[in-house]
Amino acid sequence: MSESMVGLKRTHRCAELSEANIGNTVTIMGWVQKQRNKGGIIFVDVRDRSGILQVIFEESTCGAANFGKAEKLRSEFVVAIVGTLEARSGAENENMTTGTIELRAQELRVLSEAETPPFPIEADSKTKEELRLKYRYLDLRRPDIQKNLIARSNVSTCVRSFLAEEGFLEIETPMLTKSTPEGARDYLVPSRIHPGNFYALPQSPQLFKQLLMCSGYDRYFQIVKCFRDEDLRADRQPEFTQIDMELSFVNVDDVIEVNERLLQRVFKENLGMDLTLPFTRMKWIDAMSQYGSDKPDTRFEMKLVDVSDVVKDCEFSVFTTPISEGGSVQGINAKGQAAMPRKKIDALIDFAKGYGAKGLAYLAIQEDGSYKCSFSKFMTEAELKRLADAMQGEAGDLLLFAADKTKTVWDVLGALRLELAKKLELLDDDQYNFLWVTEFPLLEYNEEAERYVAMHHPFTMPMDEDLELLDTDPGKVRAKAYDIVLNGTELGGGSVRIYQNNIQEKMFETLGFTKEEAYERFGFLLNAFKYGVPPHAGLAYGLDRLIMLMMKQDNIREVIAFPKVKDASCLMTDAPNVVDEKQLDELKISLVSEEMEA
RNA sequence: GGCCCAGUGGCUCAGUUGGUUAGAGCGCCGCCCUGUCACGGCGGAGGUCGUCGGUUCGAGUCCGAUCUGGGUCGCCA
Repeated sequence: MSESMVGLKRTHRCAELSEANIGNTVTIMGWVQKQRNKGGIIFVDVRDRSGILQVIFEESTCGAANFGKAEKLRSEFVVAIVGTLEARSGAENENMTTGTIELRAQELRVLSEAETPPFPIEADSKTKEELRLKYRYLDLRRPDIQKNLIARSNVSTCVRSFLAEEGFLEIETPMLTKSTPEGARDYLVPSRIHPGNFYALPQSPQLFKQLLMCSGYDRYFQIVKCFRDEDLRADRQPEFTQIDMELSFVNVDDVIEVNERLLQRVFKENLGMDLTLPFTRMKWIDAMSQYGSDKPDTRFEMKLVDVSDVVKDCEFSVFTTPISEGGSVQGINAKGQAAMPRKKIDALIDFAKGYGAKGLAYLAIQEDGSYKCSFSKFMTEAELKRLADAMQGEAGDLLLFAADKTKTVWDVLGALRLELAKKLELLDDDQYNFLWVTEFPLLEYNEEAERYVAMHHPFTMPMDEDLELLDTDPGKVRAKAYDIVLNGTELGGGSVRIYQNNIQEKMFETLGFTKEEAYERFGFLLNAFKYGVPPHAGLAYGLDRLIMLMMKQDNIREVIAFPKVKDASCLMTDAPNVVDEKQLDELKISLVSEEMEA
């Protein structure tokens, strides 16, 4: 049965009512959370996005017909209720915000009935995610998801108003654009009018925002969907949202300054938190050598220590061989973990192998000061002591070492450090450690392509003092690039862009592009630069990640209304899916059967 | 593509070294109840143990494959 709402108008959301409204006649509309029938009196909890309000039905005040309808209410029925707001005459419920009031119903309309949902609609759901995502429209009714999406909306509004105050213009850029094979894999969209040709969905509005700078819109921003056809992770979806910005006539410090104030405003208005400015800045090389990561979690120490010098003359070839080949031996000190059982250490070694380590060496300093050590037969007691001292090892500490190419050592110990912090519960959930990582390498040698590739993108400005290294030692050139890191997560990144043609050409040359290839791909940008281009720089945040961290979630699906699962499909809509033969014909696309492929 | 974890009524889980008719809580259905809010009382329905194959007298349990979901490495300028 489905009744009309004609003649009724909602006056309040459920939890917007308070003791101030006592005595008012109000109309609420929402979902039945729970019906408790005591016989002559029926309590109904009604839920909407604001929260829950208890409604009370007694035949003497609502009449026999309404009482009869109330008896038949089940969870998730949609109802409209007119009644008088009262102070509770029975027990109050201190666990709910509306626990001191209740609505005495006079009229009830059942706007729609509901089947029993496949899982309970309640906070702190323990339901498997697979089921939640299949019935996402039900999952989204749950208060904790609603809280996340409401926070997301509030943060977006806050960002918009801050940036507007700072003179930024919100300008939209195309979703159907041109594929740029550098970088992530593009999602392609076939063109009907140009058979055989494809648009690409943007990985980011990078080139368009630079063009907007050329066009004089000297401060731009956009909260914008971006697309990357790569494998998913807890913090990676194929479509995600960026807070994207670009500024003209600025340097690194200008970008950082306005963004620190943006984050300060967002955290103050949405979490009531005061962030202290300025944030710490750390050079890339320091982040890597101290934390083994370009996005260090600075909520705990356990820094990497390079002990190559200490062990280079010992008899342990596991240590000395990598050193002689240009690598290093480094360690971390797990304070107070000397008693860690062998089984757990072995698990750590397996973990390290997953990051490319051949193994891990360990040295436990027992409470009596003696050593339990995986390589003690290769070293003298004095050498071990020197090593322990270099690690600032004290009785009770567990020292873990990796020896390899320095890049591998960083990867292994950087990951191990985080793993230990999780296992040892060193991470404070309430602490928000912002960090700028600066002076990234401009280029990275790609073994597969046998050439240098841009670490950020090909329009990133080299640091002035490193410019001449572009010819002699490209791997050493540092970029005017910066990442904003929060608790070990890369929240965003950006750079000062190249605006001089000669540097841009040099950059393409270093990347192995001919001039023709460069123009083929990015000609519209290079041409635009011929007509007067301002120095400019920008930054983009992952909005999903920002909200995830603010709401203390451990994956971004919890802050996205309709996310995709690990294989990039949608469990609710079943996308992607096959299309009609007719649609393919129009696009002049034919599919290769698997037999033909083989 | 690799590695790891999970899959048992609608939901969340238990299920011993392989051994009778696979259990619990919640939910659901029926009846009762005028102050409940994790409402309560009485009664009831509901499961080919993800799927396929194998070992065995006998498989939820052991083995192999596979599917689904999650985490991660590669990948993500």
